[in-house]
Amino acid sequence: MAKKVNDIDSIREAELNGALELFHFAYREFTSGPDRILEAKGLQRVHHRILYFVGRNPGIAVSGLIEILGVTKQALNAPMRQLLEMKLVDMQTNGEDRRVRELRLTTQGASLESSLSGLQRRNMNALFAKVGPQAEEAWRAVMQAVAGR
Amino acid sequence: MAKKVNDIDSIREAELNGALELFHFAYREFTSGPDRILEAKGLQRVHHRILYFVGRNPGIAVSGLIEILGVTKQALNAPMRQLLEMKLVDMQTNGEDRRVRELRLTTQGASLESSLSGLQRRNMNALFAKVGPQAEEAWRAVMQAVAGR
DNA sequence: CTGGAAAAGTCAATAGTGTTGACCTATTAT
DNA sequence: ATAATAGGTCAACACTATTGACTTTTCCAG
Repeated sequence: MAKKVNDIDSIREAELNGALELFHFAYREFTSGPDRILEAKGLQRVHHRILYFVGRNPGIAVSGLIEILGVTKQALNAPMRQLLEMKLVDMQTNGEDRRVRELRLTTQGASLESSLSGLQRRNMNALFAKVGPQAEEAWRAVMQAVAGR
Repeated sequence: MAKKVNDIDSIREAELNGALELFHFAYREFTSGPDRILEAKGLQRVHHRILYFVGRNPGIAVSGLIEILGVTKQALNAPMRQLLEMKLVDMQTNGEDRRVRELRLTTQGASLESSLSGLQRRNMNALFAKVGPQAEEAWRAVMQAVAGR
């Protein structure tokens, strides 16, 4: 029998299993740093995600944030209330359409966000420096392909 | 002021933010395929992780599995019971030390595992083929560095 | 042979994250 | 006026995981 082009032999299968495991363990490690900082503040990973996307998209509407996060408004409700109460996120009524609420990080919120994501950025920056710019570019290409956007 | 070697300017910061988002969205996409298959069988992501690691480590003890998964035995208990009841995993007392239970996939379990991880392997194999072997190697190097093992 | 440690199993309480469904107000657009 | 949109909230439920407490079985060292 001729070997098919898309055939995955047992050697290749083992290599691919290695890739699956890398995804699993790398992601776990990637999120562990911020998790520890958050814990000390009585916050969780959701809060980091909210802070991150509000920080990158100042003035974003609640509905926009829900879309990016891929969750329901009910799931966003509780953690968002905490962030508002802790004055880490600011909510203001939009001038043009008073139904819409614009979200922004407060100075404190930006500071916390920076300490959370900054840790991840420094980690990634350091290891990108080790592997070199070509490897960084290749990594991005693969991740982009996986994310499929 | 001279620019520090490890200084992250705003351009670099934006690039690194892109990397953080790639991690987030790629991981989400990566897990979504198996999640859909599992849902149809009334199983969840935990079950996939168990099936995967038992499949890669036939004869592994319960304590070994707990260690790899990084969870407590209580967290493992319920999903494992389901898998045993559904005859997807087989549990046998070790001959040398009768305290230890050895875990193995049944034929059915191996088949389900293969349809779950197989989907991920085929996806990864296809996109590795697109980006080429050098990019694949670079991706592995970065993920290895992130996982830090 | 006895007592401690190891492997496994189970129950209960709690927490975090998320869902669907149902309802509500305020505001905008037709 | 009415329907649609944006947002908020409550309740019920599900999944994943934790800590703590306790049990059984088995092994090993003194």
